[in-house]
Amino acid sequence: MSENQLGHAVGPDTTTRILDASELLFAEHGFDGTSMRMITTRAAVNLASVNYHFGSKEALFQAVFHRRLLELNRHRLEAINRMEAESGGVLKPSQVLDGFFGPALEMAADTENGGHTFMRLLGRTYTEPAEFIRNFMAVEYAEVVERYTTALYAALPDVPKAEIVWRLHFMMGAVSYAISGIDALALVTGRFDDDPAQLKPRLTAFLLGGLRAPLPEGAGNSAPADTTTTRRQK
Amino acid sequence: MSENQLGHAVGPDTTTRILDASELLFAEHGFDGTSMRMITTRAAVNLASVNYHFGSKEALFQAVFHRRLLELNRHRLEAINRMEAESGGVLKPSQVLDGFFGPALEMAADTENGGHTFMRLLGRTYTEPAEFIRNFMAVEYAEVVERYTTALYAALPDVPKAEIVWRLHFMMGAVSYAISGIDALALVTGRFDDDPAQLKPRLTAFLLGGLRAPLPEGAGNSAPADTTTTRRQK
DNA sequence: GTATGATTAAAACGATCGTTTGATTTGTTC
DNA sequence: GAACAAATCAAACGATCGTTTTAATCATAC
Repeated sequence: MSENQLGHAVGPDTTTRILDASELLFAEHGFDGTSMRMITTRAAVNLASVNYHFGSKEALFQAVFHRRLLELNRHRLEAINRMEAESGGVLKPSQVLDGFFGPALEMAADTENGGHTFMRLLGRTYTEPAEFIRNFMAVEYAEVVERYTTALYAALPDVPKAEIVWRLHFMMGAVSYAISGIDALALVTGRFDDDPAQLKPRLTAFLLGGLRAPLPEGAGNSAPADTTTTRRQK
Repeated sequence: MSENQLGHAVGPDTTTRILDASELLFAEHGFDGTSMRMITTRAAVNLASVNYHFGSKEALFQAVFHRRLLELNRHRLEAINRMEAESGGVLKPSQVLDGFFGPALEMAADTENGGHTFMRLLGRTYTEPAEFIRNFMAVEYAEVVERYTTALYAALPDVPKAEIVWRLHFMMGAVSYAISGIDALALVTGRFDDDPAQLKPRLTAFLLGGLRAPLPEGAGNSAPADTTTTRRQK
C-alpha cells in the first residue's frame, strides 16, 4: 500500500483494480460467464468505469491479456537472447524448451501477484476460438514464435520441420493443461499431489521424451528413424 | 432420411435435432455463449421444447455429453477387455495408450456424424471448471479411468505410480489439444497441414516418448533412472 | 476562489437471457 | 368419432446483460 502526496494510504488505481478483478473472474467463469457487474463489484468501482477506462468488455479482455503477455514474452525473448549469446549459435533442445516454457511455468508458480490466475485464464482461452481473441493473440505471439521455432529447427537438424511443429503443438497442449491445473482433468485422472515445485522437472522430462521420440513410421522421413538412446537428460 | 408408416419422409426426431444443434453450438461458443434461442432456431424446433424434453439448459448440456461419452467409454472398455483377454495379463504401454486414446482419435476423425464436433466440445469443456460439469464428468469417467490406470501401473512396474499419473495428465493435455485442433494454438505455432490421417501415428510416437522418458532427477525414485533404449515403437 | 479537465456516481436505456404459461395440435387407443 | 396423453406452439414472465447518459465530485491550474 503506497501513499499519495498528502500522506493518505491508497490502493491500486481504478484501472489496475479492474484488471485484477476481471483477470480472476474471466479465469473462473470465462468471458461470457463474467458480467460487467461482477467485475465492478469485485473491483469496488462504479459500473460505468470499465467502459470509461477501457471502452468495452472486449477491449478490457484484451487489456488483461496484453498486460501479462507483454511480460511473459519479454522474458522469453530475454532468455533466448542470453542463451544464443552465450552459446554463440545453436542451442540444445532442452535449452529451447526451457526458454519457452520456463517463463510460463514461473508465471504459473506466482500465486501472489496473479500470475497463476492469468495462466489459468490463458489455458482456457486457447480453447475458446472466439474471433476477436485469435486476432490479437497472433499479434502478441508473432515474434516469440518466430524466434523459438527457428531455434528449434536448428537444434534438431535431423527432424523434419513439419514433425517439429506437430510436436511443438503437442507440447503446448501438455504444458497448457499442466499449468492451468484443470480440475476436470484431475477428476478424470484421480486426485494427486500437485506440488508446484515438482511440476517443472516432471514436465520437462516428459516434453523432452516426446520431442526426441523416434519418428513414427511412414511420416515422410527419408532418413531412418532416430534410434539414439535417450539417457538421463541435461 | 427414413420414413414413417404413412410413407412420409421424416428427419431425426426433436430430441436428436436439439442434441445435434446444441453440440455444434456449445463447441463453437461455449455454454454461456450459446443461447436457447440459438439452439432452437438451428434445430428448427420451438423454443419451449428444450425445457420440455430436457428440463433445463444445464440438463441439455449434460445430455449432449452423456450421449457421446457413453459410446466413447464403451469402446474403451471393449478395447481393454479384448486386449487383456488376448494377452492373458499384462499389456504393453503402447497397447494401453492405444486403447485409451484410440477411440477418442477415431471419434475425432468422424466429421460426418458429429464426432469431431463433440471432441472439440470435450476439449474446451475440460478447461471450463464449472461445478455442475465436474460433477457428472467424474461419474462418466470413473470406470474407464480405474481400469486404464491399473493397466498402466502394471505395464510400467518400474515407474512410480505418482509419475505415471503425472504423465497421464500431460498426455491427456497433449491429446485434448491435438484433437480439438485449436485454432488459437495453430495461430501461435503457425498454420501447418493437419492431415487427420497423420495425427494418430505422430501423436502416438510423441506420447510414448514422453511416457517412457527418463525420470527427472530427485523425483523420489529410489531406483536408478530408466535408461532403456527407446527404439522404433510397436 | 474559479475555471477546466479528468474521474466517479446514480440511473436508465433497449436487448436478450432462461424459463413458464396456457392454448392448440398431434398421435394413439378404444 | 371420443377420449386421452404427448408434443408443439405463440406469447409472455421477471431478471440480467453491455452500454450510455447526465450530473456530481475530484484534482490541478491560474
